[in-house]
Amino acid sequence: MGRSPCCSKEGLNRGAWTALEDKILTDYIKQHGEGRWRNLPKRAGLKRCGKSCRLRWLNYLRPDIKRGNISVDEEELIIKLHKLLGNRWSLIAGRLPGRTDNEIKNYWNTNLSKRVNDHRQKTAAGASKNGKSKQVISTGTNGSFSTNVVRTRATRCSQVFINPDLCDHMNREAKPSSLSENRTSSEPKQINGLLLPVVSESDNEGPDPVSSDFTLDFDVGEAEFCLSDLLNSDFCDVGELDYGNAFCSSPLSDQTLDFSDELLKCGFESPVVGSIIS
DNA sequence: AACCAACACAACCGCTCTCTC
DNA sequence: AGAGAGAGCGGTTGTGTTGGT
Repeated sequence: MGRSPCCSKEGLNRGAWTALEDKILTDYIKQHGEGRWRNLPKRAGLKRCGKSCRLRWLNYLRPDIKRGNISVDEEELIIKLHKLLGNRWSLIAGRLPGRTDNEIKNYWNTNLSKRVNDHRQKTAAGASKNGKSKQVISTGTNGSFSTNVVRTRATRCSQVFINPDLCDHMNREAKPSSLSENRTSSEPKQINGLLLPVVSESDNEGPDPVSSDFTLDFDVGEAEFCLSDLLNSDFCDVGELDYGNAFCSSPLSDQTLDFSDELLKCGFESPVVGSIIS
């Protein structure tokens, strides 16, 4: 698949956006909606690359952008999510309403990575003092370190395939209600604090005759679960922020990785993982 | 007041993936 | 099936601001 430049860069403005450009872009998008970024500059009369327009809109001009300092709660959530997801900024941003991936990435790089690293070093020093075995932690660029995180491509997820065996397993895990008992209910099912997508009757009626798998519609909006529930759930206990032991202390790290790998292998995409991915 | 380093954040770049034809 | 367009993502860079000397 060949890669073509997103646009001819000749004669285009670069660098900081002017108020006028912002206004033109905002007005155009209000009138015509988002999308078709490549053609947008020409149609709107902007001397900008379509990519640049998209970025400007998404990171700065969107009306739902929350500006201002990142709160302590948000910061805590970012740390937890980073521990869970790694540098999946868009996924992290998706759980922080009004925040953009760029903003979170910048905030992490300038504030949190340093703080977390300091904390990690302190903890590591303490651990070695106590004669604990050392964990080898790979260090990435800008001093960040890698953890066992869910490495998935962030893609739109409108459907999930669920292996009935796995589903049954999850049902058994669910207490006190189970999915199978309430398939026709319109209420999302909660397992360990996670909201699972609703399975409609039509879904039950028409499983693929060839495959034993079935598909259920998975509307991210409807199946939205509260991340703090996820983070505080037994399923993935990443409540503690001890990055010093991030490699081994969190049950989530290993479990999630194994879980997701397993799921990918058998064609299952977890509602949990799926909704994070989306 | 001038200089410089560190910081913060907007913007850019290259790559990958999905969708459509 | 394959190619190209469109879009999204994460890493990096550029630049304005702030604080220290």
